[in-house]
Amino acid sequence: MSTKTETRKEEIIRVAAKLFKDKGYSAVTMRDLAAEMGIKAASLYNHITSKQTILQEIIIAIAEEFTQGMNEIIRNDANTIERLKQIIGLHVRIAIDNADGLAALNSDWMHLENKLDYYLELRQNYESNFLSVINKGIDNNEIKQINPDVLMFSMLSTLRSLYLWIPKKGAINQEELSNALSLILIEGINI
Amino acid sequence: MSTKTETRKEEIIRVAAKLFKDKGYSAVTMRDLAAEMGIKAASLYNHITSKQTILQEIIIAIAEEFTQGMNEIIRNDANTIERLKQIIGLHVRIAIDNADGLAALNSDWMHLENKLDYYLELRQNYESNFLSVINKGIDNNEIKQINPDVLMFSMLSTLRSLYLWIPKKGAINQEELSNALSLILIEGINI
DNA sequence: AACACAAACTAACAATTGTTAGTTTGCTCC
DNA sequence: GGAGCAAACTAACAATTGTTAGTTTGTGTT
Repeated sequence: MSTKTETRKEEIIRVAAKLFKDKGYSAVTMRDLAAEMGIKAASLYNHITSKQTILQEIIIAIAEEFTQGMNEIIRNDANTIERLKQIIGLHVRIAIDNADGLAALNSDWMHLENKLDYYLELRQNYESNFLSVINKGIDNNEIKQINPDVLMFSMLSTLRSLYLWIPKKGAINQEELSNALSLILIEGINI
Repeated sequence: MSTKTETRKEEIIRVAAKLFKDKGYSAVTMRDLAAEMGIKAASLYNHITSKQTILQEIIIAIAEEFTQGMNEIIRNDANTIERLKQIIGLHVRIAIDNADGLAALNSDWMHLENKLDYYLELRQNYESNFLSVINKGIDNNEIKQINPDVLMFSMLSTLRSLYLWIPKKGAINQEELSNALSLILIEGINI
């Protein structure tokens, strides 16, 4: 690890993400979170400012990670199949090192309040880039002529569900999972 | 329609499903639900017995619909590709005629309390049948040699997300969507 | 020994939660 | 016009919610 040791605040956020994953943001109380940390609810507020900002910090960090990853993929000059594989790799990587956070992003983004518009903007941008990769691939005859919306929906559905699946498998090989998914998601559309 | 006109209880459950879809079970209050119905919260209890049973009725009905549909597919003697298409059709059909309920099933099943074990049993059964269809297809050389778990996960992820996608499209042709999905989900694994 | 400071604590708050009890309203049928 | 009944209402409850204020504890530094 290159990061220094976890601060108390980071620890709270990490534990919160785990609880959010199991019961959802709304069903987790500050007393639940405190109990899991082994302290009283009021003590949490020495480190964080509100329940709401915990959710924001979890989700926005991941959303920006996706945005940055997609930007790098768009910026490079790989072909379509290669880019689709990079997108799969991006999702697998993030899902493996922050499955709990991803759960919150997928299930509780609608409770973001302040940061909701910003989140939706990032997501819209991400999907728009994804779609342009697919469209370019179709135009260039690199992939089959398939309804681009349905294709993106199908791929994204699988990739967004990764967090549900990864914890079930023991030590997963990131490379291996990436390849297995590429096979299933891409082989069928490859020309 | 073959069913008689909706009872007040059914109307409450339908409206509840819509609210659950938007905010999640825990975030919807009985006062929210009452307001949407144009009445006071206490009045709801003339028709339903608790918030919890509303959730149960929504989810269990759908889960049993899936169970029954899968049983019919298992019982018939179609080949593997045909059966996979039938499974896709089953999901599309249910998603189209009860998108809101499906949202609750997918997002709020963990709040089922009493009925949680029963739900998990139905789901386990469903997935076990799904997997056996895939495994038989591999054994008989009807589909490619792919990791069966990854394949089922990928297909189920897409099918389970249908409810998110269907409302966006205007009047969707059930047949059409079924076929487009079959193309994407099956063409790649067909031999 | 005194200080500084992070991090825990106790006590309390105002608001919101699901739900119950008992009452009123309005329609239908004799 | 009165009986029956579904479906709304008002009022209230005990519990739980996120959060604040002020205080204590413990550890390391001067």
